[in-house]
Amino acid sequence: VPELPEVEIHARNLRGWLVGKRIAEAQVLDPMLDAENGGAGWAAPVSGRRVQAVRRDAKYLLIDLDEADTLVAHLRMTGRFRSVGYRAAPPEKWVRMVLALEDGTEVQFEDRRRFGRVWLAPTAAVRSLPELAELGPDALEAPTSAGRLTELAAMTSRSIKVLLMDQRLIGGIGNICAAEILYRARIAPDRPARSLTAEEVERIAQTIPPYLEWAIAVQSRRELIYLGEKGAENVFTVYRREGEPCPECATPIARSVIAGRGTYYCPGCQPSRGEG
DNA sequence: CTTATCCCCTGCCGGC
DNA sequence: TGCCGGCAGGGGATAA
Repeated sequence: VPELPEVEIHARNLRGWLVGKRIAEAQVLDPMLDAENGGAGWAAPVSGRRVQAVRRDAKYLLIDLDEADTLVAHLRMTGRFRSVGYRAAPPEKWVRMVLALEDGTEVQFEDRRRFGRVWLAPTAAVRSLPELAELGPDALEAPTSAGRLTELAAMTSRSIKVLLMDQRLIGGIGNICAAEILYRARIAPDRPARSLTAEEVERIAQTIPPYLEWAIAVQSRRELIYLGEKGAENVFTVYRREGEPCPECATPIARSVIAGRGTYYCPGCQPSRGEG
């Protein structure tokens, strides 16, 4: 689920669970959690620390600890943080990391596909880490203006959808957000970014923050569940709705592949060429 | 430098 | 029921 809205929800939840609390013990159950640094030797050093703040930058979660260190986390495709009451039983199958708090609760990181990452870095150096150094402005905290979006579009031959998902240009928009934003702005995802008119770029820029706020509000109502999981409900308008009628014009929602990613859109509302 | 493709890993779902 | 291909809300490495 990890796109800006879901990561923002995680940040808010984690604040309630962690800020001001002391981590009695950190356990890394899967070395792949920090594969790039050789398997997470940070469990012991983190134990005993107190959590001071939780921040979000694009799709990254930053858990600030005392002694000037920060746990940096990325959920990738299937990562998820959960708060559970104290259990003597061993953690469930997909739990990769546990923060046992001194109040007896646990914050667990679970991740079916094991792409997610959590590692420790000095707080002052977080923004200059290779993973974060080139991140573009956060799509929610520092919205992209129509003017800047026009400049970005002029610099590339790629499609508007690929541009929106480029984390070096705009931080936080992923495959679902891109599809939903372009549907609401009535722009075909395969349109070359450079071909958009000023009015079309304006429409996209003005759609992004409200869409993100809407997605945060809608998905905050219940525990975060990935599409495809038991109990999941598709709250999106076009994403994974191939063949269903567009709520605006009843044209069946179509699916294509752009840059290797499934792309959903309404051929009626989002004509591929010309104005529409 | 830009852009496209492949790959990491595991699970689920539909078709045969 | 079992096997198999396709698909999956990420991004990094590599190739062209």
